[in-house]
Amino acid sequence: MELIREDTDYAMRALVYLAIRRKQEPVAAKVLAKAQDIPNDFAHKILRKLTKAGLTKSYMGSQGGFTLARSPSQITLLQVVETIQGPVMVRKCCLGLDVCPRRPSCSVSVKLGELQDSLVKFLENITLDEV
Amino acid sequence: MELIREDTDYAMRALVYLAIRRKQEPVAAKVLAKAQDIPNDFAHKILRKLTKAGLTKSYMGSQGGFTLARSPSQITLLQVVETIQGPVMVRKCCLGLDVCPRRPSCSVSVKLGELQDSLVKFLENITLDEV
DNA sequence: AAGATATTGGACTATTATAGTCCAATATCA
DNA sequence: TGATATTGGACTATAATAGTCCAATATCTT
Repeated sequence: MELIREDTDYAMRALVYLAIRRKQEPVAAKVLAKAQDIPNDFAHKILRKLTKAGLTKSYMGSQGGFTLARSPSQITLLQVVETIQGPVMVRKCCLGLDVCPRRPSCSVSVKLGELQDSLVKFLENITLDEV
Repeated sequence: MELIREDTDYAMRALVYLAIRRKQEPVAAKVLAKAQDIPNDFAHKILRKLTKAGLTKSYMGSQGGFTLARSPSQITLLQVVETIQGPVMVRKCCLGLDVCPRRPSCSVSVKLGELQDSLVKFLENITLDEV
């Protein structure tokens, strides 16, 4: 059971890569994929998600590619994780989804809720420039 | 992406149940399953795992069943989680598994390692009697 | 001793999630 | 106009999850 999926890991490394070689010129997905050892087609898919979510900007056509949409200090790990793999949750009930009949008296969910909060806060407080 | 799986959730509730109605007499899996809304056969499987790991004790035969192997204050959430779903990991590389070529210079894994530690500590510090 | 009740062990299955791949369309630069 | 990129979505293989099922074994009760 892994909290961070493979594609999320790819996304993080891709963003770090863009952050480090922060030029004016966009970096093509192909270049990025090769540099970071990400399966080429998969990199495209991930970058599309990041762009759609507003974390990166894309430029079509020859000499096109991707850049960060904002400064690394404005991008948190939580944003990356949620963009790629959806909301982080310790357990469904922590998000109020799938409301089980035991709620809200279930003492297990109370403790897990605390864990959920600290997890989210941790991810919120790490920005790309710290990584 | 859920950190806590369905069966782990069942296990936690089963243990809480055993902790609360802490009698001398063992509780049959069937009774426990019904009380906690756990699929009957699945409950058996989970209780077997817990027994094998030494968290519960089992008694075969008529009037048999399960009891906690030690006091609720001696059972942590981490133990339960690891018994059922294996080691908690933020990411494979956090456990040193699947050592990737980027190690140990990968800055992403450093941050995730911190998260890993705090996650484990959190689960270690919650015992059954607190739940 | 017999029967009922329980756990034990393992094989089996259906559904979903993960981790990609592939292809056609569109946009832009030179 | 051609080369190079992104866009969008359909498609697939593998693995994980969430159970189910059945036969064997142990123990209590009558």
